[in-house]
Amino acid sequence: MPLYTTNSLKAEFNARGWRMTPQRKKILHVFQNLPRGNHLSAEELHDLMEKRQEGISLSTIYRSVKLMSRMGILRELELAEGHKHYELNQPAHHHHHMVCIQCNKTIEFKNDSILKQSLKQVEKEGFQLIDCQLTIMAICPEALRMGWPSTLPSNWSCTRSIAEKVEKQEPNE
Amino acid sequence: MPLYTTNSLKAEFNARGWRMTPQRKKILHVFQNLPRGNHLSAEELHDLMEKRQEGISLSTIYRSVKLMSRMGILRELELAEGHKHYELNQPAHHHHHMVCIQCNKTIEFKNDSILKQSLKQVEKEGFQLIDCQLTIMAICPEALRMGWPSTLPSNWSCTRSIAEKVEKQEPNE
DNA sequence: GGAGGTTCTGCAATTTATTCTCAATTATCC
DNA sequence: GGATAATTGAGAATAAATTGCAGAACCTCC
Repeated sequence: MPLYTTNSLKAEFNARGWRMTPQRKKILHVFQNLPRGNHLSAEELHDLMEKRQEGISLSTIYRSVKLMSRMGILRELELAEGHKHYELNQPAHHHHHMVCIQCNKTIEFKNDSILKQSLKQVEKEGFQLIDCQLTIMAICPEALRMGWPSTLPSNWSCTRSIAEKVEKQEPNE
Repeated sequence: MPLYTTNSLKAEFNARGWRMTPQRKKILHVFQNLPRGNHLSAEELHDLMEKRQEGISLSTIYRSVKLMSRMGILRELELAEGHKHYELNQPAHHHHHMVCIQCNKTIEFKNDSILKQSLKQVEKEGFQLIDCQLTIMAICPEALRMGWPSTLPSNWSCTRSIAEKVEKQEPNE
């Protein structure tokens, strides 16, 4: 039995005093049929609806994705594009993202230990987990080949980056 | 020897064809003297400079923090405030964030295994690590007590959240 | 240590993303 | 089916971030 039937979601909306509207149904439907690994911005979702002659106002889209994110139905992703993207929050396909800060290329990856660590942390503080996202900012091989950082010795980024974790360093001159 | 001396940073700028200017020095100085656990938005940084009679234009601030983030000197944080915050990227004090999506309360925590997992992933794909951030979206105990989610059975969020990872679930009706 | 060339800054205007306002509409509960 | 409260759409408003440009500042190289 799928986790996201329209009926079970309607029940969740109603239980909190919210309503299942045609607009919300359509938005959910789009995400449910989105190929794995895709995610949409509010703007992209809006354009998609327009094309299907199922126009939904941009404000409604913004309101809906925000609400569904807070409910845990969608995940709100902050990748490198400068605006938010959304995807279904599917426990069975929970994943994280690695982004090239040079070209914005994004790679999804799974890693169950991240969720385990998050659960541990959440429990420790008495919180209730909604979602957890590991975002890796990095430089992709292509960008490296294209000369990132162009005029620097090849080990530059290593010296700077957190990859070389050095203890006992204090921030002063 | 501290990681972030003005001289070593100047060398890093210059090596890439960038320049160490008084403005950038001042900005770095602010971050170097920021108490642990604090982070600033571009706007806050701007106000701070104004107060010290060291006015730096907002555009320069935006340009500088972006550049330094891409260099790996600063970390760009997307927490719950709706705008970006910045802090020094200090390997020795690398940490992650747990945010209450109800009240925006933020808790920092350390967890070395996150960095290890990130390094593993980065290596696998031939990327070069700049930074990695685990962001946990959760509901804090206070918000839970205040009745989140108000009209729902107390186990609601558990059914929905990724905490209960269920295999073999497909997104369809 | 100065010239030359390039980067950087500040200002103002602009873009982009998102939220708000409010009247009209509509889902839900009884 | 009707009352009630949530939701929608349209556009205005806000907030964050970016850009273009002219003048100033910095680095390199001799």
